[in-house]
Amino acid sequence: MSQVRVRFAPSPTGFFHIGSARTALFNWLYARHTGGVFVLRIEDTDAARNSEEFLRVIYDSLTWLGLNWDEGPKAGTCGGGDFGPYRQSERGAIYKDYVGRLLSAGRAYEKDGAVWFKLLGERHEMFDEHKKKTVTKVKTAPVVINDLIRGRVERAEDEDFVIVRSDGSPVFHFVNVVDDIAMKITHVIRGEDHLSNTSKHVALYEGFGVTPPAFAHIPLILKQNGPGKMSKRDQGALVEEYQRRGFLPEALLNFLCLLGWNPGDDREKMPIAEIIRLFDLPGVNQSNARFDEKKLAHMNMAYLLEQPAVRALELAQKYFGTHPTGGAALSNADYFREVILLAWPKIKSVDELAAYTVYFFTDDFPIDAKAREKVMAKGDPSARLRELAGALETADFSSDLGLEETVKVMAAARGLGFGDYQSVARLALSGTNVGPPITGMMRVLGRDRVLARLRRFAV
RNA sequence: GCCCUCAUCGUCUAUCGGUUAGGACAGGGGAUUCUCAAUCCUCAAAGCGGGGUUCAACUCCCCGUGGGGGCACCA
Repeated sequence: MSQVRVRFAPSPTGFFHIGSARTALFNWLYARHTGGVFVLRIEDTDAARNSEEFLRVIYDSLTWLGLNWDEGPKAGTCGGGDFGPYRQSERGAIYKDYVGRLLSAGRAYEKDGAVWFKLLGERHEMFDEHKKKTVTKVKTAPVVINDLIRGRVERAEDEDFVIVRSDGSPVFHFVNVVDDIAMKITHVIRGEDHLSNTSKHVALYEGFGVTPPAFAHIPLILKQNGPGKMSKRDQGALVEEYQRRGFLPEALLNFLCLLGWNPGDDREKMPIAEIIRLFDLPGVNQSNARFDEKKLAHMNMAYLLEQPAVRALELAQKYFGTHPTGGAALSNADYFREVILLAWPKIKSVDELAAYTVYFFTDDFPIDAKAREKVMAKGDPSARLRELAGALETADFSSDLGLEETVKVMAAARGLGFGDYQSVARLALSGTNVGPPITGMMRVLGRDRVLARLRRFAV
């Protein structure tokens, strides 16, 4: 069999959303699994709704996710190919040519200034109650689609349809099929929302005398709350949002491929190479999947936890680079490094970093009211802070264990334990009752800052 | 309204006629820990309903019901 050619064909009419990303992913996986070609085609025929900004977002998101395209518009190291141009707005001449073929073969005709595709079969007029108008029904032989995921699907078209509008612009169904023919696409992998349209597409292939490609309709992603499929307006629907929040693309990819596909066993977290090896169309589920941000968050954390220090630092720098408090945070590279290494194992996503580490970068950090109330209520917190400050004056701040020893010895001498100092110290040093280990926090903050904050709080 | 499609824990899913119906996320409990996480152990949690087929059905078929999608001179 000849080489697999698949395509991802987004239209830049809005931000790039999670459902599109998964369609792209499944196409990409199939191409990589089979050693085929992944084509990116931009469906920008609707000039009024398209924008260059949204086009940029598509390139950026695909690149960020690592879904590199072999053929398509050039962006970065991706793109090129012998079947261009890959933007539909630049393929007008090709469409004109294909319309001509249909016209001269008697499979299309003009009416009201538009060009219509002509179905084959017995025709009669009738009033359509739903459309509230008289239409010409055509009794056609049903189209049979042997879908790689859903099996045999049968459906009959029963009305001629427009392929070129009266303003001369070709419609989606037409250009989609023409491009798939011209670009020699072998497998059409797309969302189930196109399943009903497929009979129209197959009729078009038949009109051109071309054998249709294999179809594979993947289930849709449903919004996590409420009815219906996920749309661009839904919470967590935009890929660029995850990019901005510092999610790991490999985590998002791993999560996404599990929405509708699985390796056939219990494994969930898998390197992309393994997913490529195992992925195949018959393994894709038939039922829609609901989006679950909690599971995504968990996946992201699992990936975060295993990042080597250099990558953690790189990601943190990138995040703080665009954050308002980034300047203060990044001003001292060594200190920044220590802070990040301390906080990294505790966060679920990179965008928690700023709030989680404020007190490292300013003395003017917020004090959590509830934590304060709780900590200050018992014992004699001010006395504890003064005792702690006294002990730390001569302590060794270079090691967590050394600091722990110092506090324990001092506490024991008073018949107390580490715990009696821990929470009040944490509040004084960070303003909260949660955070990294207190000894590590003290080591990184350093003696001067620690003593100042303990005494400031000990009033 | 018509057409297409889907159906296992709250959610994502395994099972391709014979299992104590398994795993993961979320939730409960516990262990550990200097807090919170993480980690480990543990508990609770599912075959939509009704008919068939079969020695045997979550699994195959039909009918309901429910969900999703499509029915444009949008893509």
